[in-house]
Amino acid sequence: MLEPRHTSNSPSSCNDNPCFLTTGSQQKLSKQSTSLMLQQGTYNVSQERSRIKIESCVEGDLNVVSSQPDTYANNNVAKCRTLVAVPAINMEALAVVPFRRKSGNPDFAQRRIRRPFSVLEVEALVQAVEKLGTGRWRDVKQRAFDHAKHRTYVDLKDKWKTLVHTARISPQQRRGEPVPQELLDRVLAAHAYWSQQQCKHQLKPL
DNA sequence: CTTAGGG
DNA sequence: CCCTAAG
Repeated sequence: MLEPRHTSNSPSSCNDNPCFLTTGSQQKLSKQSTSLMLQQGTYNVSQERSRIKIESCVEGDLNVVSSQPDTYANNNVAKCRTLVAVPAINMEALAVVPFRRKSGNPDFAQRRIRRPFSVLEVEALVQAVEKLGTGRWRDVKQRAFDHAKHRTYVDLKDKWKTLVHTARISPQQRRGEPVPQELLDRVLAAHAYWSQQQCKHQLKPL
């Protein structure tokens, strides 16, 4: 009877939510709100982190409170105080764990939104790798993605990995915007080349 | 901080 | 994308 809002495909299309642009003081809150929007609209719940994110957002923004009569609550609590298995944990072990998220942010690091590489980006990546090789992603980033704030050199390294894989599987198994076969060929070529030259002359000719 | 790989 | 041992 009821038809979901989403037409069909292309679940993600809200990279930057203009609805949540804050004055500039609470970026964190803004980002979390955006994340919540994405989750609600996309239902991209596949990783356990997604759930954690939602809970966090709900607690922080929506402030969901269960309005229960005091009488009932108290009564239940009083009656249900049976036996509770208390796990004997070592406080020492827990205290030693550093667990520092990102740059000194004790907050829950939210997973970055998906940014499928465009063909143009792939082109830039391939060209950079052809020149610099596969062992200097920091330089690759600076040369081809210096302005892309979201593409880290680790992202580029990962993308190259998937590109090599994509180039090897059959075109039917590939997903997303079809990458020109010409580029995939260059990927395999560069990969083969830099694989054997791996430990040789890694000095950039630029 | 950057590499390099598994998750 | 994330996480992180190594360098």
